[in-house]
Amino acid sequence: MKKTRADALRTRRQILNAALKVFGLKGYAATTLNDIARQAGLTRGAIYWHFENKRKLYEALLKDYYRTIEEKIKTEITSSKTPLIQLKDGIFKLLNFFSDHQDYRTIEEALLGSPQVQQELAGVLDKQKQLFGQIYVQTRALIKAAIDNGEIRKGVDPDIAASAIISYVNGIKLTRLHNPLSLNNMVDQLIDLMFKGMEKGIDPR
Amino acid sequence: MKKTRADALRTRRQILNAALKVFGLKGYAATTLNDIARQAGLTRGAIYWHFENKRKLYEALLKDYYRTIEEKIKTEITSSKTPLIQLKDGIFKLLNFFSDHQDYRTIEEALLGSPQVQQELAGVLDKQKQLFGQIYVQTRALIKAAIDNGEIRKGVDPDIAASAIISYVNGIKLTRLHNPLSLNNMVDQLIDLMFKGMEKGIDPR
DNA sequence: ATGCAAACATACACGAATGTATGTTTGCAT
DNA sequence: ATGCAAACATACATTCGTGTATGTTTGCAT
Repeated sequence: MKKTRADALRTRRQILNAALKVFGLKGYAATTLNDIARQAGLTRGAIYWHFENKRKLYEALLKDYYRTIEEKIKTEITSSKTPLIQLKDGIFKLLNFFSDHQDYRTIEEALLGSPQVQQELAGVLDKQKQLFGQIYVQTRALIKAAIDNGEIRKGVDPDIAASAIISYVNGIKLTRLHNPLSLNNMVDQLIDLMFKGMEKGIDPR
Repeated sequence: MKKTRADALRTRRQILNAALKVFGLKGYAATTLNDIARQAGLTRGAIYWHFENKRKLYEALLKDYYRTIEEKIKTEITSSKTPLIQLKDGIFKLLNFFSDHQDYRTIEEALLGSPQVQQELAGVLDKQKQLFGQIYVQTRALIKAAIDNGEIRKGVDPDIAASAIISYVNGIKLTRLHNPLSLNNMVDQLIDLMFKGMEKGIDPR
């Protein structure tokens, strides 16, 4: 039952996809390697050949996730529009990414949700904090640029605004995790509403 | 080793408190009844006498939580201030409640985080949706009242604003769950920033 | 052709957690 | 006083998941 190298990589993918699906349904702690194996149409033997254990398998999933997200963010940011447009676009792309790729729900839940799970996965925590910090820095930089650019009024504190935006986006993600359809056509209006508190050219009366 | 009725109720409390603490540290799936028993200075026998099993114990915790929150909300809302003040006050009280009562972190995580865990606890899901719906309705009503009152400008859609506020508050909760100290002195400014997008009397320029 | 190792499947050993059965103490009604 | 049941602790059986050891097939280098 030896397969070619390409075949092996394909079954590795199968395992990762199956893990993504099952983790999404039952959560990290509740899913057994047997669940994943059955979902993948394999046995636990295959899993243990490709990964050390359940934790390493999960970490591999996270690695994938981080790479994808980081690429997303970088390509979105390097656009040539104005800072405020860049920021808004980035948020939209990010939010749409999660509604499109339902499979990544699992990971998002794990990252948004319980910090306890990540205690077990301490190794990945650094990477996560690093990514979060990176997002924070980029967001604040864009806000500063937008202030200098005159798109956001001078009185806005970049730190507070960045924290607000990140919390807000995570809150929206969370709402959609619990009820994927709830905010479907609202997202752009939700973002606009938040930015109305910061933008310059708008007279709220 | 029979105790008086009052004593029994006290040990029941001990168990609930211990469960709250341990669930908060390790998460629902990862905590064993032995952990809880040890934390309470008892044995699993005591737990099984007071509760059917782990799930029912957790549900009892949720019941407690819901009662507490519902009371909080009701007493905060029936204040006599203006609608917008009521809304802001309610949000502050809610956010402060969670930073004060660290023990309820667990429950909050379970409710905010992974929907998967609640599949196992299907019975409580209804109660949760009901509570969430209730919060949504009350929020929207207060926004409408604030519009009629002239505190929020006419152009704001109450549905969108309510969704925005709830997502925002949940996002802030989430951020503080992951890093309890991060937004410590910002919260009021965060809320203000959001409301600046809605309020009437403010000239953003 | 053939021998080795990759790529799994199967089998087994072990611990951990659950649920239940049973034992033990003691408050309280009679 | 005494018998019953509340309020637990202790002991045991059973299940379940993990990790590992072993078996099996087969692509590929020689």
